[in-house]
Amino acid sequence: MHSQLLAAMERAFPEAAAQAEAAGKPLDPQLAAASKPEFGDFQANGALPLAKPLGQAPRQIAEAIVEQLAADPGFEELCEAPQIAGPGFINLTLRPELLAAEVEARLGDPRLGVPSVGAGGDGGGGAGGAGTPVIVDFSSPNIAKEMHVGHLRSTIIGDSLARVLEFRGHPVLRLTHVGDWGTQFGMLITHLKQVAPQVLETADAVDLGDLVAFYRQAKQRFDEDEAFQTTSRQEVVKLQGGDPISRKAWQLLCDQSRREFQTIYDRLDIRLTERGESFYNPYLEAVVTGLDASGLLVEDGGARCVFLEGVSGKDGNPLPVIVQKTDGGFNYATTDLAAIRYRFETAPGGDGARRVIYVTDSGQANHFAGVFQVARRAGWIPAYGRLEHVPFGLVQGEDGKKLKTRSGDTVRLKDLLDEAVERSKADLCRRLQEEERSEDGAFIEQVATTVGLAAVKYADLSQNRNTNYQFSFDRMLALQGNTAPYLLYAVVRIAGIARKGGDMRAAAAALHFSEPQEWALVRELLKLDAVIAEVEEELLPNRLCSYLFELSQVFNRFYDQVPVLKAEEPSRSSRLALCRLTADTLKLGLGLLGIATLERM
RNA sequence: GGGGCUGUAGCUCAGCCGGAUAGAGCGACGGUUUCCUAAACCGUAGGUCGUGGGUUCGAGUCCCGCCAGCCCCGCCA
Repeated sequence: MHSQLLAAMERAFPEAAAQAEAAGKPLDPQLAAASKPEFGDFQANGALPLAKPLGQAPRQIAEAIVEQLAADPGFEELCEAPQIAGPGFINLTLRPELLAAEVEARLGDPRLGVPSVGAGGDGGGGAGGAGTPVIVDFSSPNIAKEMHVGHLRSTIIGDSLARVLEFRGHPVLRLTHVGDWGTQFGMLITHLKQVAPQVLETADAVDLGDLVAFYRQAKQRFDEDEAFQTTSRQEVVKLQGGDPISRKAWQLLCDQSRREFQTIYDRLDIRLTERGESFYNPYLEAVVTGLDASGLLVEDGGARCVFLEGVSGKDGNPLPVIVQKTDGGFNYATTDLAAIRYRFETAPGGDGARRVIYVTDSGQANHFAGVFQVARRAGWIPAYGRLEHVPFGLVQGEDGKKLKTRSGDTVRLKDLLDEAVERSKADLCRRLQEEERSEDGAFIEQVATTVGLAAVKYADLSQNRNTNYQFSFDRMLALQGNTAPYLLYAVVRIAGIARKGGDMRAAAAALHFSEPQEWALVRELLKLDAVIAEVEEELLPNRLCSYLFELSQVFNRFYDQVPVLKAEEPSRSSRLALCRLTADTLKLGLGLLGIATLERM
């Protein structure tokens, strides 16, 4: 359609086209999805910018373009007669039979019209037919600590992005870059050696909660006691040097934490490959020598660093990224650089990624900007490589401050999920009582768990991740509005129709739509592929959420105003087909958000 | 001091490379159920898009200044 419009513009105004071409700014029909349903399916705004150079009224220009379009039989097959509106917009409406045919095609397509790059798509990042190998780095809790609310957003957003990219056919490596290596281990091991040596020798000698307490004590001692600090630093050196006793202690701590993390991931249905900071230990030295070789390395006050371009500190001097501390130790910037290098490096010495995505809070934006710059200048990012920090805002309580428990502690992720499920269960039970329904315990558990976890995930994902996120159980579990329960209910309604005798699987004969509610649903259903493509590019899951919400709204309107089972043929089977495609679309979309659906609730 | 993000309706937020009268949900107010689950649907009210300039045929969107909030800023991650 774009090319047909362009051709029409060129035929209408050959001189302007030639002139624009010569100026390096070829004509653009500015084709876009219609901003409102009453404007049709698409709008072309390209006539407006021509008004001034041509010295004609924009509506007149639009008319000339439309006239040329009418001369194009291919265009006539696609669209109804274009309408000129407002100052000179050209509104385009697709022929209804085309829409119906497209719905029909999607009914038989497990991908619902979303192309897979593996199957001859455009390759996403220009990698050709096989998709772009992507690494999504997310979640990344710290060993010997519990997962807390601070890990919520990275985990949920990262998982959803990975799912979308996987669905598009890209090979995705989901990595959790766990904190398993830094100074904190020196602290913890030193402290444990003194107060609870059995933890370092026997697996699961204490539970993780105790370990967290020990960690706090260790941290406190580290901050107050200089001798302890020194011992801790030595302990890190030992560990990094491969001392067997330290290694064993470290191993035990990691195993224990790992199992604890896994229970959360299982609950949230999240798959991850663990590759902690320690993995990059063998590559740290090479980062420093590599930077030295490329002439970027500068020694400053005993530390070895790279000074950033375009970023200056308090005194106006360039800010450094430190890669080797005065004591010879490496820090997180070194590890991140080693990771970037390894991830873009082709196999077998690396992951061979073409796109690397970091899902961390926006507080790390400066850090990543610095590290990315160094990697780029060191030549570690190939020309085709995309390196992206996907930042997100803080989780705040309803008071607008950082989310804390009543006693002021960090909220554990486990407790947060428990509470969501618990509240969802209480709400369900109250409703069952009100409606005098009776359901068995398994049903109640299943619904409460699904709704509770869905609510937590959806509330997070439905917000533009850049802003801080105000966490509220009441809002996320609300049954109306842009919430998980509202979407899940739409799926349940369709399942209800199926139970009451709607044969969704029946091969629909020629589809026949008559009501505006049907057409609205058709048009909404056909937007899926564009939405997915957008999320793949912009890495904004909230776009998918808004789409699913709007689809649910349009469906509920249809459901409310148009009978399905009681309709006459051929409407009945056409409407059943719409129901089926709606359910499939919602399930697919929610699946990409990591949210399971229900048949009844 | 420097940098980043944010500022849109009473509240929580959308606003997709600038495009038509700025949207949604909640809350408020009013209505709808002999009919596929009313966990729904329909309607009303509510906004100088922080502020002042600039670019443009056209700015919530781009550029500059200012104000406010949050976050980050050399050997923690």
